[in-house]
Amino acid sequence: MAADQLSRVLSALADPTRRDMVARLAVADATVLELAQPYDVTVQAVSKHLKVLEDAGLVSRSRDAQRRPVHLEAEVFDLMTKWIERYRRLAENRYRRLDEVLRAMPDEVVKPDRPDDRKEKHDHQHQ
Amino acid sequence: MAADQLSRVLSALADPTRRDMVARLAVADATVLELAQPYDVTVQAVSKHLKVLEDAGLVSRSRDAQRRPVHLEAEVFDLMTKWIERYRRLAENRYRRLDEVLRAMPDEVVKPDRPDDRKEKHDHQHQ
DNA sequence: CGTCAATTCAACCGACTGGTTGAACACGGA
DNA sequence: TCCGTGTTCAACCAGTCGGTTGAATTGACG
Repeated sequence: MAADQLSRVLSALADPTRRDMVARLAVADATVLELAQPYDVTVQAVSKHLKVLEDAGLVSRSRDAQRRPVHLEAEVFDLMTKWIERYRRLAENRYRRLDEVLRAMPDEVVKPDRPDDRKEKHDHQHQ
Repeated sequence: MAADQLSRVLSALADPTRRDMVARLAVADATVLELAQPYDVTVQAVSKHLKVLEDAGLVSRSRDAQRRPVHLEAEVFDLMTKWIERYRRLAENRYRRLDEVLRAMPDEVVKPDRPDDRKEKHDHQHQ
């Protein structure tokens, strides 16, 4: 489940603690211990959170002796931005567009909108 | 858990099926049955998905006889966009900034970077 | 070498999730 | 009024998630 990258990114950021970590990592790299400091959970829990962020491609870890500084990867944010922008714009345009269409056409043409190409369960992965 | 709106929105969109529903709703409103058509799950499952999207404020339902047309709410997308944009920019700027700093200063000044103000567990809710 | 600090691995636990089936509810139409 | 269609409610199940504790790993340093 949640196999694709976008799903992993969104799921990773759905957790407030992880979002806060990202916020702090946007300011400066940090080690696991440093990141764990403010939270009322064990270091192991934070380590797990970091694994989730890393699997999503949101952070990377380098090696500095026994420390593993965590670094935020900004590029992945574009994945989200693209997806969001696409459908936000569509939804906003539709507002106007559909209003016009409804005014111009009889219901039968507009409403059904769901022909037989939906019958055979298609891939439905809009990218 | 995931109490706040942003968490609910991200968590809702972390599911590919729900993301696909949103994509289709960006094109046109639809009923539960219509939405369920392409997927290989029961109508009840789709109804649950819609509840998640509704709780996140991503869709709304009106009443049309026994049908409950689902409508995409575009405004909520801004919540995400704002959060993402903030930290994306920060992370990108830091790239340049830190590079300069590292070039200009000896390691000892740059590295420690984490004074005692992290000791007392602060609120850490960056908004 | 032995020790200490930072991190991760492993096993476990309770809560939530996405799915199911089956029953109930809400309306419009014959 | 009864029937059919669309939708939701309820209970259940398997798997995932965020958290724990305890042990193992890794590498610097005396």
